[in-house]
Amino acid sequence: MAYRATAFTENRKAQTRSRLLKEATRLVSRAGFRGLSIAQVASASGVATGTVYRYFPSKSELCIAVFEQATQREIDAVKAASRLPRPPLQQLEQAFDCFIQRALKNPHLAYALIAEPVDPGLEQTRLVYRGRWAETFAQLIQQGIDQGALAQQPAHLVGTALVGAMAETVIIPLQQARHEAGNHTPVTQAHCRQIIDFCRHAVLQTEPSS
Amino acid sequence: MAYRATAFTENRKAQTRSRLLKEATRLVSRAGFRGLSIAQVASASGVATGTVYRYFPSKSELCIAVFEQATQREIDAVKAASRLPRPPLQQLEQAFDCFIQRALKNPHLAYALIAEPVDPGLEQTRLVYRGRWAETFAQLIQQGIDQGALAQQPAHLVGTALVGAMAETVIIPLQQARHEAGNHTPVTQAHCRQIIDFCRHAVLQTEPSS
DNA sequence: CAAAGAAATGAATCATGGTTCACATTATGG
DNA sequence: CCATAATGTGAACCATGATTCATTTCTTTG
Repeated sequence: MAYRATAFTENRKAQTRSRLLKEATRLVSRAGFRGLSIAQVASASGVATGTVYRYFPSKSELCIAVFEQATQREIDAVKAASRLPRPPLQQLEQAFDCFIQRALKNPHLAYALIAEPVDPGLEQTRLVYRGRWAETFAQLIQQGIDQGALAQQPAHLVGTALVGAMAETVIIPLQQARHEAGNHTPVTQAHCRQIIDFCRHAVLQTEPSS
Repeated sequence: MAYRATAFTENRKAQTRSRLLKEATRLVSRAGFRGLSIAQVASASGVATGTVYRYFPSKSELCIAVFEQATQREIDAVKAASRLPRPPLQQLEQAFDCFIQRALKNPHLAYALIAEPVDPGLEQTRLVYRGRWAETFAQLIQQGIDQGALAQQPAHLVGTALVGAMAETVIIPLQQARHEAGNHTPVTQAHCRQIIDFCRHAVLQTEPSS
């Protein structure tokens, strides 16, 4: 018996892996998945290109890892923001607001996670997480229904629709801004207010669905 | 003066161009923009690859032309469907329904036009047309407001949100189905009904926005 | 320290598919 | 029919960037 990875080595490997992931995420936040090259990740992390392949079997897998980590972080943040002890409708608004505000904080990452064209492997993963986003909002809606604060409605579908609505109204304008001059945010707080109003009205449907 | 294009030649050129466009659109309807190669377009149209470049300066431009033609066709159809002399709310519902039904008829094309990852040049064009989609619905909403059938609301933003909501609830499930077994449509008419209900409720907001 | 197993290296390789271009073919007008 | 100009051809070219792998360096243990 001449070699067996020791705790120190295992730890170092874990550190390298998370450094790769962190630098890759940083690159994606700057230039999207499109701007992610193995060579860049390697040099930003202080390793050789070949080394990246010791930790991720392919670029696609690396992208997926970046995506999953970053998206899960967003979902967790939104869930945490809506967990405060409030009436269901206010919890929902907290969730909308958190989603939007975080997207504004890191618009490039938001675009990359939700809308940027990506390779098919990642697109499939994104599909899974779109479902999780919808489910996140659907749970809050369902609670509202159960507690009588919201009218009966198909919670999952409405959650899905709201995710789409927020993506379209928040992410797209941010993306447009990137192509135009200046770095000003075209999504003002007033705009955010309107988006949240839209979402509130959408779940506050009063008329029965005939 | 030894040569000047005659009407006959001009006509033949126009025919070739539209054949290229048509075959390219057919390929996109089958396999998305990802499945569009110059070589395939050429052979499907009965010309050599180089010939394609006599009509379109690059693949990107060809994709853009396909996209613009197909999307404009969709927008025109939705506008036509909503032009019937009806109360504003019913006109809107006609528009929603037309959008959804046409997407179901040609799910691959719908996905390609609205959600498929595409190259940056096309993505930019898509951004422009997303605005046109939003504007299409916004006009109907504004009419409803002007006629007192709908509450005061930011028509353009609501139009944008509805486009996002429909895209997310219709296109995404269709796309998921592609990855799974079977070719059955996971979007039933009942599902469509719910989507339209959601959209109606969203514009029928009764509560003033505080 | 020596042996042996892991891990790191990074230049060379490879795959893909858009794009070019020298040449062939066809259309026009005298 | 000839000269001229435009269009068609498709095999060769090229750019990009992921991936590989022979070699080197580092870790572990006896």
